[in-house]
Amino acid sequence: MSASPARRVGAERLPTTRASGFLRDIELSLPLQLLKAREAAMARFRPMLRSHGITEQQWRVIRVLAADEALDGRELARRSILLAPSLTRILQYFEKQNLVKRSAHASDQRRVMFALTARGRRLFDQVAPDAEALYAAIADQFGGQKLKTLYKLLAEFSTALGSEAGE
Amino acid sequence: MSASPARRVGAERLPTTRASGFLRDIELSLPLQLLKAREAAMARFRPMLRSHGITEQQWRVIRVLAADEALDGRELARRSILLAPSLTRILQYFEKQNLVKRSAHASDQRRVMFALTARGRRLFDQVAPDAEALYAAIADQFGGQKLKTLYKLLAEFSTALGSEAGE
DNA sequence: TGCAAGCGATTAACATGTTAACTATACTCA
DNA sequence: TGAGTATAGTTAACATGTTAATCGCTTGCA
Repeated sequence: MSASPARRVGAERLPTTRASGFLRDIELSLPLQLLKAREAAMARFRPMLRSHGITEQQWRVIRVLAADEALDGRELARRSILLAPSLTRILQYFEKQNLVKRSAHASDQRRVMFALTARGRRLFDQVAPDAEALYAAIADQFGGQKLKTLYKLLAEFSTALGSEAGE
Repeated sequence: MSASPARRVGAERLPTTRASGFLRDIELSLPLQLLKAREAAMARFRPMLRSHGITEQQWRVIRVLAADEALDGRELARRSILLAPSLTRILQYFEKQNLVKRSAHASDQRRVMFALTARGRRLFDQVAPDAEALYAAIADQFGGQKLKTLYKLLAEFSTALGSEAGE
């Protein structure tokens, strides 16, 4: 969508970096800070998920599917924050493992509906308690109130930048 | 601290999840929210970086190297938040492109020092203004003060979860 | 009606993420 | 001093991220 915000620069902010004295301090890169925070959290979840034999992205798909009867690929991708090609690969793998089954969409032959199998649901039930426990530990350690504030800011940020990824 | 909000699930929030009624609402996954926020930001940076012929990760490496004379791989990986194998591949590519040159560490033969070439520095100088402009636009749109608060919370979060990725 | 444009899902190609294994060097301490 | 251990960097193997292209189905509209 058009919108070309990349014009006004401000120029003289920091005298840092002998390199060019131009780019702000590396520590002030927002994407980088978001990545760091995410890594700090995922460092705890990944070993647990691995012990269950699934990846972070695969768990996202299972979680989303566990909350609904069936979803088409587009909605599934949106909720699990996965790009279509990644989702396609994961679902193909899940079908081989008999964790997910696909069916036809009622009125649109382009769409495919996906749902957990009984086996997929069992896997969710096994992983969920561990995920809950780790999440509770993080909330304890960081502080529930601060966590809430962080959530709120992140949601506002995603919404503010539009991109419709926020909803 | 304490305060463990992830214990009282409320149970009756959503009639959804016939699955187990156990895992909290999907929207309350912190890693997911951090990912969403990051995606919202990167959606703006990626096209710009692509127009310069580099990826997000490659830009991180260039940025870090532009701020110092030379760094060994370990420090470079830590600052750019990249795993060693990813860094190895990027640096090998950069050497072929004559953007980075390597040299021996003074006292430790295991380490390798990396630094930008003149060409690498020129690339940084070309990309930096565009990055600054996009960052300024985001700050404008979200609000400078809120952005500051978000930074602070993210830093605290990374530090609180230890993992030493925070420093 | 029919065709151009749009959309959902997939595939392709390459870059990065993730874990494990491996090599070479450095360190530790009996 | 020398075996055992730790560390920096690389390589391997597989999963995911990212963009572009493709294929079939749908929709809009002349």
